[in-house]
Amino acid sequence: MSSSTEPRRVTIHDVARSAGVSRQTVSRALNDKAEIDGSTKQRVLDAARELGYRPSRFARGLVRQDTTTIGLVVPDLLNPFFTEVASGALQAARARGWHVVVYDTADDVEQELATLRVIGSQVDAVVGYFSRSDEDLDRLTPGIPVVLIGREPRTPRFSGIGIDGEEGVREAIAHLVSRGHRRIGMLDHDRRPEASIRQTWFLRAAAEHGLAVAPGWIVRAAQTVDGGGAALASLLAAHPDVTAVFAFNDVIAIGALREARRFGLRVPAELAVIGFDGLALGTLVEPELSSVALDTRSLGVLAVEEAARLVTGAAEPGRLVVRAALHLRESA
Amino acid sequence: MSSSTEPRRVTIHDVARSAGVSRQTVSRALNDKAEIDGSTKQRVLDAARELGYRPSRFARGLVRQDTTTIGLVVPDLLNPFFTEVASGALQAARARGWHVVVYDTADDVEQELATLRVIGSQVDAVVGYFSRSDEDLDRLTPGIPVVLIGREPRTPRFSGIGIDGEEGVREAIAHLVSRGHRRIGMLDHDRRPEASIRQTWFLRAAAEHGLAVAPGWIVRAAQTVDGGGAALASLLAAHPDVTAVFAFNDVIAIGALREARRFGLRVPAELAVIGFDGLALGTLVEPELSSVALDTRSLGVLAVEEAARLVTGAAEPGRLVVRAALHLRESA
DNA sequence: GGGCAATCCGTGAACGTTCACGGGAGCGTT
DNA sequence: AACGCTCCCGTGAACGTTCACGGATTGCCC
Repeated sequence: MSSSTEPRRVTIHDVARSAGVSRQTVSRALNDKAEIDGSTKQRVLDAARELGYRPSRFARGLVRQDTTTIGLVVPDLLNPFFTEVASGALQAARARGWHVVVYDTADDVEQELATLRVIGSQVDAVVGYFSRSDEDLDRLTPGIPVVLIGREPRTPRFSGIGIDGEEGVREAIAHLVSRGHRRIGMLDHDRRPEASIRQTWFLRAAAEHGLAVAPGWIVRAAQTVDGGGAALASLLAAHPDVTAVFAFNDVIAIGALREARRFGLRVPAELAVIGFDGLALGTLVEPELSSVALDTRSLGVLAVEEAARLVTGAAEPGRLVVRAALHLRESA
Repeated sequence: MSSSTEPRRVTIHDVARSAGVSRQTVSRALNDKAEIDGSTKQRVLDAARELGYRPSRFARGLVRQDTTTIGLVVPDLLNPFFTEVASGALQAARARGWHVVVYDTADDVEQELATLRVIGSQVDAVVGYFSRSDEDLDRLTPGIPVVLIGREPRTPRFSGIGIDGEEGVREAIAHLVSRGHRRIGMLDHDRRPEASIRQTWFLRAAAEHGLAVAPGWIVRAAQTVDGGGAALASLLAAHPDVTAVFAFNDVIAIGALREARRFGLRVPAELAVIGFDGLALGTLVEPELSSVALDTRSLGVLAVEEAARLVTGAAEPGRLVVRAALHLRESA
């Protein structure tokens, strides 16, 4: 009676012994290679199945270095924006035969840290959204290509896929002004202490039209539908004379839409709403959401392609940009 | 001048030589282990950074067999249902320290096939949605644990996370009947030739109330918002006297909602709509969607936990069930 | 029957890392 | 002075697979 120790993995050697052949022959049978007789091949296959043999992806990967895997880090997969980006990334990866490991950090700094710690030894490149500083990122991902999405990398160490929405925001404000709006508020995000670049664009566009934007007209919102609703509520409570709002993104804007409805405000008649991102979700709500839209999926596609460029070492860390443009629907 | 051949990977040996120590010392420095002097550690770390050294995950994985990775296969990540399932799966995997590589097969048989072909040599277990028969699956995933979500495995070879919505559908029909509806249609899916189990539940519940369901009242819909809209349109065109519809899922139901609005039908006054799944998305539309709801995220969680059971070899292939119950909102 | 392909199969080495073990240097104690 | 302990560090082996090469067998032709 053998000691009941750890059940030791069944290896290619076991299969070889069981089938009465050598390792190499087993390898040939399993990988559909030539130089093997049909009957022995079948015998090997049977033996493998019999023993429940599964090749070790590590040993295989060690000797033939073909499979590449990238890590995709998102703060919240339930947020449809990140879903669309992820979808694009998956598509681009599939086109290259790459594998994508997805990490949802649940918008939590600790989990992001834990992910970064472990990701370095698991993937060939990292793509996604991070809240930590470039310095921290550099320290946590030693030597690994990193592509930041939607954020300006300040270090040449990283690549980035940028979003140029300045012109789109300008269009949005111009449209609101043309409809007679003079008091336009904004629902910015509340992730980081400083104002978003989109707020800068907003203020700049407003200034171009000679619009004053009172500080109280800009409120912070959590990046959820509920967060957007709450933000609009607090904005309207303090400044009921605001007639239009521009939101940091569509999720927040949709929350505002819902809150306006509960408030009894008619959109766009009594309150105009414009979002950012151009999510597919925006066409499902009532009224359909106007938005400074960008091709979210291509954001993911470009990120993966940039990662490919870095992994093959072909090019300098680059920087690509996705442009956003106003898509007018019903909400403004 | 050296020949410009393949730039050969920089290995732990190179770092060792460069720092004037042995492999083992390098390993100690990189993995924060004891038995190493502070100054040499720093010297090694510097050398590693200097050379751009990155440890091979394959070599590392080969010797210490700790990291486990599972594959998650979904037909369409943009479909919010699968997003919610994926989110749950990611959360459960994180809790175990597992990695999840996600494959979006784009609802395409060929891509699903390609995925299955390659997935076997990449992961320790597979979880998700598949359209192929159990026999095909068995052949394509030799020896690997597989957990089917939302589908009955017919073979003990697989585990499955099932959905029990019979009681929930019964509640839904009972509610519609109590509101006076007698002509209730259904928008089923069109993925597979045979009728869905949800349709069976629907017909059974209708029969219990003595309701006749004309064959023409059941139409197939693609699993998209547009598909749901188109299906409702064709249903109403042929049978304008239908006063309520039950949809295979929320995505289809939301399409129906939008189509009804475009049709000028008031919901629920002139047409009642009930979906299935209970997606968060249902609370964003107007009117909010009533649905036979289930905990979609726990669907993913349970699938991963079941996979864990199989990987550790602790238990028989099991079968867990998630119950669905009617969540009444505004659309019915 | 010798030569020569063609076909099939096995043996060492390599991939890059960690584990188990052993050993030397330095310092204090008896 | 011998011993023992602590602190560092290095050497062989192992993980499980594929690659490059060489060898054995068979069949065919002249």
